[in-house]
Amino acid sequence: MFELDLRSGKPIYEQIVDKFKELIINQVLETDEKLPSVRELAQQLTINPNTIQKAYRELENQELIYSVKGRGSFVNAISAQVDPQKVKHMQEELKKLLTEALFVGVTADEIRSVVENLLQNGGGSDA
Amino acid sequence: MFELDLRSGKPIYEQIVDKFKELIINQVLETDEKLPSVRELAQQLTINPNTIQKAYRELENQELIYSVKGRGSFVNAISAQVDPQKVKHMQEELKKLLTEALFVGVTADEIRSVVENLLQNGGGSDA
DNA sequence: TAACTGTATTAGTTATAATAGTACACTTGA
DNA sequence: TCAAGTGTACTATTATAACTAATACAGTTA
Repeated sequence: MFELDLRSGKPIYEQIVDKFKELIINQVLETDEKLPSVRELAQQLTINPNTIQKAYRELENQELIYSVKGRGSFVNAISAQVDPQKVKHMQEELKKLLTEALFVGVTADEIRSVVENLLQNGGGSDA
Repeated sequence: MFELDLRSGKPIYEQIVDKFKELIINQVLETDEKLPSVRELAQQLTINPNTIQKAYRELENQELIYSVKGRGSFVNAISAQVDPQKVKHMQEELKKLLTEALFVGVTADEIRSVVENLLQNGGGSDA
């Protein structure tokens, strides 16, 4: 399904969370699509099932997936409700990142280009 | 100088790095301006001097400050040279963040507004 | 020279990440 | 019904990282 970097220093469970987050946000995984079981994915990645469980729990906390005992874990529907707190947080993150981007030399035009590309594609599928 | 959140889970030295990074990028601290000494800041924040040292070392690695034995630590000049690797990295980060922003419900217009605000102010001073 | 600066080293404590093994409750399909 | 697969919970153990602490050394400045 994907690869892990065991030497990156980044916790394995975080890497798993990030991968799924990316797949879900980009709608590579569709709503109600089943994720690999805890044990199955653990075997594939040759890591401990508890590590997968921790990742799935985190994804559930972020409301990206839902889990049903005995059945499995599934991709959540994209929330129709906008969380004002999340929105505000993202705006602040955006400001920070844009400021830093300008600092390291990304030009205003490059930024506009990146932004318009994404906005016109509606944020769907591949980057 | 600023406050720490000792319960945030985020390492103290990272918080310090982030604060200074913000101050430097936003040019609140000017080129060659002196940072508080390791011991002084440690006393102000009532934490260990080694933690400050770790933060300063990290800032030096990121080329945001330079340190001179016996004199102190100072804000680096903004690099005139553009690092293509950093630029590419920032563009990718920007894509990721924008995709996530759209996902949580930040509208395209809000994004454009945030972007234009920053671009027109040249990324200077306060957010 | 005294007082300040950054830097280095060693040690110890605490918290987190990850592994390992086991157990329980639920769902599904043969 | 029941076996196999599912999520979940718990305890224990090891390894690593973060942080504190104390001390020492080297350079700068007035």
